[in-house]
Amino acid sequence: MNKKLFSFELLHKQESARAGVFTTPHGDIFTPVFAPVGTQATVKAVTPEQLQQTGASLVLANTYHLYLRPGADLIAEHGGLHNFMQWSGPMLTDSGGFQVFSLSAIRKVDDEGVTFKSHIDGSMHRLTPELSVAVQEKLGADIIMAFDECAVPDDLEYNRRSMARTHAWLERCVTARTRADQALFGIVQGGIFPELRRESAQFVSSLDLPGVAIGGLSVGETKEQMHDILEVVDPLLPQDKPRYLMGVGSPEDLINGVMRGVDIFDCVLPTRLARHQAAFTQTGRVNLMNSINTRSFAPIDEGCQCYTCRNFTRAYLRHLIIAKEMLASTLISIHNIQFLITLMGDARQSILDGTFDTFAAAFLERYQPNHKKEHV
RNA sequence: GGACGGUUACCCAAGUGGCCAAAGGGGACUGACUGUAAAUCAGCUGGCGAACGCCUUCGGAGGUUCGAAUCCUUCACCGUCCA
Repeated sequence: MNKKLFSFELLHKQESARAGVFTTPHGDIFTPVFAPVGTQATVKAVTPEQLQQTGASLVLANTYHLYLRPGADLIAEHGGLHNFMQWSGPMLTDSGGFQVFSLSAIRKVDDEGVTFKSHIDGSMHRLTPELSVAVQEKLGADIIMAFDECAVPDDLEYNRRSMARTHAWLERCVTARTRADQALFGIVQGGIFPELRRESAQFVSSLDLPGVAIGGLSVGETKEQMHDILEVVDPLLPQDKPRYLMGVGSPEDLINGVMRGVDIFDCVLPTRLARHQAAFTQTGRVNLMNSINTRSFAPIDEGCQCYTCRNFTRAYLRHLIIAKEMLASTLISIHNIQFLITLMGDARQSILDGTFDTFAAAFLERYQPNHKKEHV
């Protein structure tokens, strides 16, 4: 590990909440941070320029999808992922581990690796820790993830075996890697079981990697279980390394995560919800296609500084939705991404100011996850 | 003037005696979405009701029948053809 290329500085802590800066070859990541997901080398519906304007720093892409199409060699020939998709900021590639979980109907896991049936053309493929690392080295993101198994969270025996396998795979990933300009993050697993999570957190921490991820959450367990696991893991993870909670999430989950020591989040939620006509506001989520917005000449969220809210009304967005115009997806994606990025930026500032507890309490108080009330 | 064919819910469109408050589309409306097989999926769409159910509907009016969107008569309108 080249310490000059990657470094994490913890600037301030308020109880478990942390404000820091993670330095990568493609720029600094100010934490806590939300990272938009661009699985197929694109954050759906937005251009890199638009993405940059939301304040995004770190962006994700997925090894499994890009390995299948267009192939890692092509992207390597193209000068790597940054050049390919024209994102000049920090990037992270997921290892394909999540697909081991989400494509459960068409895969088989063993200790060596995973055999997949491609969702694109039905062809068979085998992914191993070594291949995942090799592919991620060709893709060339700043942060690469260990190849793990994200198990169904509530089966103790399965999680015990799966966790052991994930640990073994992590050691193989460490051995397999060859590039010094990429930071490999290990992943803590263990389902909803505190004793497994403790063991996993200690094992992953012991390898002295540049960052640690917490996987296997927000996959069906309750919010309380997720919070409990974060609290179990928090004191066991190194203070001087960034912690990345994979696949999370909603605005309230982000705040609850920061409160429990998480620095980095990623999630498809803002962009998926946007394509499905839902938007975040300070008081909860709204479905913009609802008829109540027909004559709403207000922005999605009063006070939001995003491009969409500065320029367009709910009435216009609803019109685009009803008319099935693709600009709706773009504009709402811009808003939702900027909402989460701003939320994390505000949380960061409050940690630096020492006011995170009141900031978090106020947000959780006003933000209703499944709100039913009207918004004008 | 005559001969056929047609008129079904917001729209299109099945349905030719009871299993029809009425298939299927579309549209409208509502909900879900957390390391993206997702510009997707689900529900709902005569009224009242939580539900059993009750009430009102298949161009209008009248009739046959235990029972009619469905059969008969007539009127209106639309289409095609013949004068």
